[in-house]
Amino acid sequence: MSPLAGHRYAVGSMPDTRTIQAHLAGLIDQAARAAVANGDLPDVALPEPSIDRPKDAANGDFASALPMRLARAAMKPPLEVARAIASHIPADATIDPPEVAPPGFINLRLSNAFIQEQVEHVIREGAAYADLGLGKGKKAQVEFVSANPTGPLHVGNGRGAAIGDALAAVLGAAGYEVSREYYVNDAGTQADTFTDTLYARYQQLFGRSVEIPKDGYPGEYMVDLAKALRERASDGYLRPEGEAAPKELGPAGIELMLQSIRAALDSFGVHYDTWYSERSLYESGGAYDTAMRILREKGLLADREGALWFSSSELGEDKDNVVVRSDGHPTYYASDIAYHWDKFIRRGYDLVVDVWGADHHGHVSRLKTATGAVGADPEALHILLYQLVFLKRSGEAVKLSKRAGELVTLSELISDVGADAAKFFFLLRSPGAQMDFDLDLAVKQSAENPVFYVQYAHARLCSILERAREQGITPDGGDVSLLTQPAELALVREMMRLTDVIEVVASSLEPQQLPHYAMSLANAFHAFNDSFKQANDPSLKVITEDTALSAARLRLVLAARIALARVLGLMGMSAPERM
RNA sequence: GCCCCCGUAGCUCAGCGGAUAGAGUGUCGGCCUCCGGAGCCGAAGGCACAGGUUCGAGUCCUGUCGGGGGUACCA
Repeated sequence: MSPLAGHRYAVGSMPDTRTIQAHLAGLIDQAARAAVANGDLPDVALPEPSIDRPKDAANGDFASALPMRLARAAMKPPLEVARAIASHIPADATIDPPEVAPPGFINLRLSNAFIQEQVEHVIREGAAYADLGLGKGKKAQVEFVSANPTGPLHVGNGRGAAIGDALAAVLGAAGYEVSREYYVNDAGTQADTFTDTLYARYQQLFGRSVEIPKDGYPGEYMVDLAKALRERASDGYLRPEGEAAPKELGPAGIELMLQSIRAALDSFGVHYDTWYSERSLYESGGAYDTAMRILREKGLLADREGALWFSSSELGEDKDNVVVRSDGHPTYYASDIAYHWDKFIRRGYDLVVDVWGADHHGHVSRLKTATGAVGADPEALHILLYQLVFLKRSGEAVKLSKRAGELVTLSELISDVGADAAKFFFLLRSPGAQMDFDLDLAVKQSAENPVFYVQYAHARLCSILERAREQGITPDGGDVSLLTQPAELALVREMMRLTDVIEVVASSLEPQQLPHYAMSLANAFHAFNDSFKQANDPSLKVITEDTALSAARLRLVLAARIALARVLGLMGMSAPERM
């Protein structure tokens, strides 16, 4: 993000879309120094010049507010400071002559030559267009969904899936070596409760009058699961009445549940590199043993009231927390400490993103503290909380709860509104904002979801290229300097923004800019394409009798397709060639 | 009680200290004999409230009100 102050480019080697802002910041910085040296400005401390994008295109492509920040120290009106700096901006091939505007902006407009050159840049980069080097040489992991395998994924999990998958893709584009991980909670109390419920349902199938546990899972899917096990093993899991469930029942049930979770994510287009078993943390000499040993050696574990406590209050937490319950079972917290030791220390990730539902909020601070205590850098752990999804059916609130047994599954959502539309819908909202999800409305809106607007633009770009090919015209050899129409240049400008978007998303870890940008890019294309139509002039089309101009415009179409396909890909959506 | 997130257009949401606060959808009005109208252009309509910081606040700080979450030897 930091501008390369004083960065120079040799003649003939223009900066590309990745570095134009740094280049412009360098020009401003250089000009400000020259103004000081020349006596046009008093010798004041110069902050790093920031480069903004004006909201209104009339104010140029980029602007600097530096004069307003210098005005007080320089004891001059901001507009005068702006003029002083602007007059020292050197002639540069990337920009037209700068302008100053009240109350004290320096406005910069990109030259047509520079903009045209970006079309070649995009085509050259191809599928890697807008890749950044931010995370070069660094390993990142995004862990998301990680829902307990005690029930099917619900709509809320879908939000986590869409967010996590898009973040992983963007981090990859930003240069990180990225791994997607699902943490399988196959140990602990909820797994036990799951087993107890499953065994009760299983016994019921054989005519025994057994109740499911009071804190068990009442959902109908548990009956289906029991039936599946009966089909597979007949009465093989049955034990004499009154006895506990056989050891193999739990894992068998969890495996079945995981299969359905995997299938749902698969149909959502989300694929993982690693499915990490919580139980594996407890192998002898494994992550759990190691992490607890580290805490013990640091004197951070204390036996009290029959349980083992992590002395987190010594590290600034509100209170101590139990890591091993008085019944001898480790808590979820203990698992997570071991798991994060494993992520950072054993596997060596430089950046870890945990995508959690906001109901885990209370766990954030103490996990960061514990992560530091086992020897990792808590700053490298980013916990992204997404607010819960409030389900509605025709205005009526539906609470998401596996335990209540009432839920709307991700699979149902996918078959009702489609994976691409659902993802787009989830990604549009910032993770921190609660969202209402009216299922009836979603089904109705799926046909007019903005995702189709974006995909439609891609399909049209493809069909223009196809139509040209049929007429024997290709983008090859097109001269981009022929692209001078406002709508053409506007489309390139929009394509150039993708690098900004990736940088912002990768550093903020909030993906909502992706769908907004995608709509904006699609709109720039539609406006470009329609401008020819509205003009009702046959020379104003992509494919015209002027083959040189046609080839140039086809290069633009090709580049636009590349950019649009890229952003669709980052969101985990398909880029259809026809619809 | 204490802690955290969120209150922006009729509805669903962007906006991350800069110029006249944007988009989708909905409403109203225009535009194509078109390389795909699942399109383009325009209009109406809004920062919960009260202070503060700043040259500049939807954005940062404090408080009030409203919605949600957390505050377990559940996860």
